[in-house]
Amino acid sequence: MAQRDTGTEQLIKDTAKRIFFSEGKLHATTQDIADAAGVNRTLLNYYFRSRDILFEQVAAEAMAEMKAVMDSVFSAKIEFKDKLHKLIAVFMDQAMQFPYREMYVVTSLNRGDKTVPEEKKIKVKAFLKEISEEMEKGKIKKMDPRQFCMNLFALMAYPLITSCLNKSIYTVGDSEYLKLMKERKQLIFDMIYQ
Amino acid sequence: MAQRDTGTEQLIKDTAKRIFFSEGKLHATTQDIADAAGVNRTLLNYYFRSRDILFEQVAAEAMAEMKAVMDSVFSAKIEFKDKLHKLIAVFMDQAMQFPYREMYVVTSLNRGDKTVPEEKKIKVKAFLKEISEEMEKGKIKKMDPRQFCMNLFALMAYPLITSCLNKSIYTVGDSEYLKLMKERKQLIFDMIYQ
DNA sequence: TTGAACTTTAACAAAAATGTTAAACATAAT
DNA sequence: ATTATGTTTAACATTTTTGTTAAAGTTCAA
Repeated sequence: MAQRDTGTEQLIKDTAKRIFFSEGKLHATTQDIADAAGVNRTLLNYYFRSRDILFEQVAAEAMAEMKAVMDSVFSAKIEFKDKLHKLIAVFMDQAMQFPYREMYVVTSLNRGDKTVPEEKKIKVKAFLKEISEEMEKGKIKKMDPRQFCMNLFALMAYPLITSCLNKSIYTVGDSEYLKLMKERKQLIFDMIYQ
Repeated sequence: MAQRDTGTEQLIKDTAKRIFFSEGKLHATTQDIADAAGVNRTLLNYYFRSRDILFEQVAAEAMAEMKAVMDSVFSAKIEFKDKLHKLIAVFMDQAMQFPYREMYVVTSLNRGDKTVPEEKKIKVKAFLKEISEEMEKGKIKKMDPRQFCMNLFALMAYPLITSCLNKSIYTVGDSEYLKLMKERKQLIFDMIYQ
């Protein structure tokens, strides 16, 4: 029998995703999510049986999305410089939408109820190798490639995680902050390349 | 009447501080804290009346400590270069001990139940001015001083927040990671100065 | 050694969050 | 018009966490 699909199930997932990974409220209650989605709390149990299942489902989709996005960069057969440009553009766009998605990974690891897939470690190793080669060519200042990688991701992710704090201490509004973040893309590239 | 002070009240606070700000478990239960401290949960209520009061007390002390540490840097009458060195040394030592303390500030701001004190904003403004002057002198690559500031704190804080993730994807152990973090102090300085 | 402060245990109350069930209503497809 | 699906409401059960109380044991200082 054809299910009706009024989009409500997706609405709930999207809302949860926003609350968890855009607003950083990883401990929002089912009521919080229901309210934000404008539906009755019972519906969450109707569609997902439990909060845990909803959470896991949303998290899994978010991880899959991140993986897809990063794979599109890492597996691209383009020269390193362009790869770096693409990585910064893509990662920061993602981080602007879901700044706290990485933090979820971190807290999951901290609690010990997740591990990093081997596949990812392999891709990172390959990326580190590319970085080393670029250092040999003199395109990047020589250093431990892991340090380079940490620098890159720190520069991209941290200002977005702390946007609320930064807006306050630098007294800038939303639109100006957005402008600063867009400017950062080029700025980061210039900082770490050649 | 002379209180006996067996150090247990402090032990509870120190344990809570470790769980909250070193391990990043901001939502640890009173039972978690009591267990980690090796005392009966009732004692937490005996000393602090409620979880909230314990949390607030620990958070207030942590914030005061951070403020003291940062003030010792910002108000130092030394030339900018040395100030930067000192800032990196001091901030990173703190962040190595309590990597999630900043995250607590961020989540508090996100929930809207804290604000940044005006005093802090003033100090930041003064620091931004120092940065601008240093840029005029040609000691720092010219850019928006706020971007410089964000770069600096991102480079210091992020790898410590994500240490668990990094250890995993770069397959390094605790001691080697510690070494990497120590190396970062100089590396960060070299990256952003002159 | 007496007493006040410290600590544990146990039992319980209260609150918050989650999960379940049944009944009723709305709506679109057949 | 009927029916299956979607949705709400309400009431309730369960679980988790927090807070309270009383009693008993421990330890140190006066």
